[in-house]
Amino acid sequence: MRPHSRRNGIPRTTPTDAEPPRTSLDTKLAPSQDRARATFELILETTGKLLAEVGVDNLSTNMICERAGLTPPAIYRYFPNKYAILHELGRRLMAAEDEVVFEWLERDAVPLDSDFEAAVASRAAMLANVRKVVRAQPGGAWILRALHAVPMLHDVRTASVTAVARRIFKALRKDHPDVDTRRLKVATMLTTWLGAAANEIVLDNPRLERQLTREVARMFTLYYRDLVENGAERT
Amino acid sequence: MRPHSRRNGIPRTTPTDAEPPRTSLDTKLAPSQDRARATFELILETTGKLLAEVGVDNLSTNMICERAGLTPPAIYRYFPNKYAILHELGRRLMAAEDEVVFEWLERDAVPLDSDFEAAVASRAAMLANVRKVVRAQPGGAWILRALHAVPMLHDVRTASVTAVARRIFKALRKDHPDVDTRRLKVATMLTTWLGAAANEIVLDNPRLERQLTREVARMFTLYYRDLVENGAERT
DNA sequence: TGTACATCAGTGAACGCGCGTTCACTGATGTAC
DNA sequence: TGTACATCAGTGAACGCGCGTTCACTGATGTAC
Repeated sequence: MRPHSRRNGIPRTTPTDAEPPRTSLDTKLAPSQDRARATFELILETTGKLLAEVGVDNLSTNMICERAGLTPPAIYRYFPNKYAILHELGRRLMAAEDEVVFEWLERDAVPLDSDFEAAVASRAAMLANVRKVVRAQPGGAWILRALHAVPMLHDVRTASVTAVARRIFKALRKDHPDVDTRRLKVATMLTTWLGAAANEIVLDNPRLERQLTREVARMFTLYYRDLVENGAERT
Repeated sequence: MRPHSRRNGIPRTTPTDAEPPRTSLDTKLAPSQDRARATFELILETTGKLLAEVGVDNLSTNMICERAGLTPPAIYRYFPNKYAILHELGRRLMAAEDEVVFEWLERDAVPLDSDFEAAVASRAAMLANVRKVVRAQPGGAWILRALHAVPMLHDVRTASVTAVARRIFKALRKDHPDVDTRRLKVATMLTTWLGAAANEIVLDNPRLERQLTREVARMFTLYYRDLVENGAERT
């Protein structure tokens, strides 16, 4: 079943038709009236809540409609299929997470060669802020899990990690120009990925939240400090 | 639909009936004849392969049967439902992973206060061996993803991580008796969890396999070295 | 070594259900004059 | 400021399909004497 851009649907992809019959994940219509925008948001919000209640496996379009007080065609007006809803939810959550890191980089990040404990604390606070964003979104943690679960949505996560890692790379490169480029790139990718993983672990284990966050921040800071101090020599 | 231990099925849980109507994840009959054992294994192997081909969402019992050359009731003779198959696959994979770490602890782990680079290399080799086990299992990486995806299977992963972390804790405690107990426990949990996450990341990005593995091993080793050197002072 | 019988292993065919999705339509909103 | 009309937004009802699961059964294997 390929996406049909019949009627006045905006065709988002050039119709090469050489591609495999992938189900599109893009939204269909941009709602133009206020009522429609409210419906669009209602669908997303309801999906987030239901995700937390029943999990991604048992989530169905019919269920979303019933809960939102809509009928099925209302969903299909804006989303080509149920994965597109998850895609939009994931995209927004990732964007919000990324924004936290970007702000941290610009404002609060403590240089690695200054006070060690201050650098750890700053990083820990940033990680906590990322979690705050996830928790603010209804069903936030379950959206993250859905991104793991659905292969079609892997790219959303990857794109986010790549974008964040690149920004961190640029920031560190500026302060430490003689660190081996390859290693610095790998290092920023690694900590970004593991930072995301760590946050999911913490969300699953809120009892250890403080200690885990502190230790993760310490681990990453130790690692980066070693890299910028000794990373120039190695190839 | 609650599990029915009718006929000669072995009742695995005491029938308190006060519990919520959870679908059981245990296997039903232990196959007693060779033919049956072969069928049991065939179901698991086929499921693993299909997992890699279609993903956990699109996996169905009917599909498994068709691919295995069986009929549906053959599956239901051994597994109460489709999640039980995934549970068994996950259990086995986790056990195999754990075994690699246990062997490493007993044989190859390099003490943290000896040569740093040797300790890093030893840890990197262990991480690579864990991945080897995953890759040896048909659909191995997809089994790991399924453990993320299906909430019912979360415990499988958690149990594995906890068991491994405890063993690492014991080993480190013996060599470094004055490190703060609480911190050491959190640290072992953290690295075990993040180690698992790192391996999944690497499985998703085989091009960076060597560099990522080396950097992860370095990060963990730096972290542990710092902990055993300075961890006694802090509370 | 053969036979009778109990148990184990798997088949053939179907079930009810809820899923994702669509059709033809009505009501709501915005716009031109 | 009112009306006619075009477009936007959402409804009511249903569709075919494949899912997980089960029933009553046949064939295969093991065991006792």
